[in-house]
Amino acid sequence: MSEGEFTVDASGKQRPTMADVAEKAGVSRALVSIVFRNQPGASEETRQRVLRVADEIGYRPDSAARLLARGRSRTLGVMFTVQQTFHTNLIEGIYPEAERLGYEVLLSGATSGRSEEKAVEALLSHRCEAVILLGSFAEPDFLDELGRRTVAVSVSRRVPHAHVDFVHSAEAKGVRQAMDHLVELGHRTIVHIDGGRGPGSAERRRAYRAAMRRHGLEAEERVIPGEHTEQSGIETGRLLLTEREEGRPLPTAVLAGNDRSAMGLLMSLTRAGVEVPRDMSVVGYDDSHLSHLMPIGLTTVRQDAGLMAEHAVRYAVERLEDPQREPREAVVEPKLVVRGTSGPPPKR
Amino acid sequence: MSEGEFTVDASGKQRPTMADVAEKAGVSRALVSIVFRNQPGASEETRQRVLRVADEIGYRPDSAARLLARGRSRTLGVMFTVQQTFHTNLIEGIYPEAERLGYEVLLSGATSGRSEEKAVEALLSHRCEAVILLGSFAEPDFLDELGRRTVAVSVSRRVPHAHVDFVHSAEAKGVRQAMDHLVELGHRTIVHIDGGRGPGSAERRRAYRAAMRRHGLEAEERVIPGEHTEQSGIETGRLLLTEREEGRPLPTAVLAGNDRSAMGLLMSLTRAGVEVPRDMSVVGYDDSHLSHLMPIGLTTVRQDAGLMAEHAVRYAVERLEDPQREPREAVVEPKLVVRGTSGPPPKR
DNA sequence: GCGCTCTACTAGCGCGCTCTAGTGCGAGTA
DNA sequence: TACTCGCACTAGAGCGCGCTAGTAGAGCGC
Repeated sequence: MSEGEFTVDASGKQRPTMADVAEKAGVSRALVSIVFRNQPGASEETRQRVLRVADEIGYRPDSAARLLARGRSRTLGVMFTVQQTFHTNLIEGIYPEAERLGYEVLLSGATSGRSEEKAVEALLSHRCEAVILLGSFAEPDFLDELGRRTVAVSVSRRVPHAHVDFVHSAEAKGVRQAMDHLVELGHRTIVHIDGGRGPGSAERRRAYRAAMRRHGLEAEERVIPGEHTEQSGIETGRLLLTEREEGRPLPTAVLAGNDRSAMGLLMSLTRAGVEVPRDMSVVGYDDSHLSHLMPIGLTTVRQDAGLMAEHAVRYAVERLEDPQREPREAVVEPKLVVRGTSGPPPKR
Repeated sequence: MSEGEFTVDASGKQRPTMADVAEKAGVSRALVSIVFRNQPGASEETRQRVLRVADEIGYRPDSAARLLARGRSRTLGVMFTVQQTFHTNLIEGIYPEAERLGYEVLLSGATSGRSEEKAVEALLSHRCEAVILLGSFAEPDFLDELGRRTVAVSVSRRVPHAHVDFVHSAEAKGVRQAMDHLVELGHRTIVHIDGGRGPGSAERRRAYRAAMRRHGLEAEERVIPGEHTEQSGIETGRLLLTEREEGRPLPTAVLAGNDRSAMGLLMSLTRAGVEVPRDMSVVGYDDSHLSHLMPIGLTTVRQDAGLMAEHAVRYAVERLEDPQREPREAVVEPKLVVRGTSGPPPKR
């Protein structure tokens, strides 16, 4: 490859174009285009030759030019929060489903210094046809406006009346399963650490209260305010231990707002000599990779990230391909995963 | 906004173009372009009017068309492994630095079903001018070829002789600090759980051996093969406990391959009644958010993700802007963070 | 009056691709 | 022979923008 044979880009590297391939293969530019779009209209022989030549000179279709010409980008934008492990599970599911439906995926991360709005802006200027928001914290108005401007799907966060598809898991069912499990084991004093204004935590809190009442345990109902962080679990642990010293017995079971909170709780209890599940049962929520951190495994409620991702992509694509369609809501069934941190309550 | 006023995209939504703005503002398309590129050549009055009109009709520059016309995309591609918490720390640092230098960032994740090669391919076809690979596992040949085709920076993974910039932390120094800390506390039987073929683990292993020898402890040298996962730490814990039952005393300190491994170890030890740091000290590596999971905090070696990200972006940009420039290597100083899991060895 | 410069703006080509509307040609049919 | 038909292929417009080369007009000195 001699200097100047192909277009030279900013870095001084060569970037061959379709015209280069066409010339070298002795065909027209249009034919190369046909081959690369896998469309009928080229003989098998020519097809092979074009592909071979393209590979030789390192040709790679330019998606910017492609989408400009095509009018459609066939690209889904995904806004996620860097740091959230559950989002990465979702992303893992989004890629294959998008590919299956013939769409590309563009990721844009929100960080402490880069707001959700900015991340979404970047996606839109890259001509994403639809935007998938993972666990958005944005204002309802922002979501609604975005949803009217383009096709948008919100995962985990539900905002009534916003013109957006929703995909979330049936928080209430997950909590109910966990609570039934604990009650069946014989627990009565079951405490809930909630998740503040985190996605889904209001629903979980409500479901906890409902379950306690359904089992006739309204007298034992207790919600400890928290967050979806390890720190929150640690603090709750300290609180419960302090109370024990003051004479109030430990609850026999705790339903944490999520796995991170459960892990924090476990750490502080274990260190104080409280053995789980002998002295106390702990149930998490999410089935994140933290669940495997305990040698005995964390009993938790699994949200099927793969399925949620699939729904999100499908909803986006279906709305793109039928603009008349109204936004929908998908509720994915969560599933209790019983591992080692739950067992019968201690005998008194 | 009546139907058909602007171009209509696949979803049936309107997508105004520069021409729409120009017409409505009563100026030429070129002038709108000038305004949006923030270039001299427009009066303040016109500038304001153009911006107002653009905002009104919801105009948003199309980055595909822009980069096609500009010839340069001013975009950095970042390949990362979904699930790796350290990568998300790096991404947080990449965004602001890229913005400061006037570059956009495109993320592409490698997952179990989406290889690094595929992720990089996607970046290149989006015309990224440079590619930043976070903790790549790719073959040296792949890296080298990529580096010759475009500007590439490898973070955390060092491949000698590949035509690529490297940014990594001084593993040896980090390990040495941790080892000196332990030896100063009085430890002699210090075991290392290594990280298999994970990024940096070969260097850490070597540095551990060197430190043991430097302190005259070659007789106590012991490397337990592992991985950079919680599971690996848990298994090591089991191994050590089994050995204790067989009469071999526990080592007084363990240097884990990374934080995840350290956390797994801590969990299995704590559950078996081994108190940290009274009975054994544990030191991690990375200072990931896991370090806060222990109520007492994990003693660990911090890799400065922000600084590493900054270097990676700067190297990429500087090579883009001066193609003559040869790839460089940045070594970032790690720093021991002493928290609660390290202390003097038990008295015998 | 002339040429000159400076500011504010415009005309129009081209980036690399897709896609519609063709052309040329050999085989099949009347 | 004249015609259609289908296949393999091509010409060329246009996607939304950036950018170079240009123009028109105001202001200035001489």
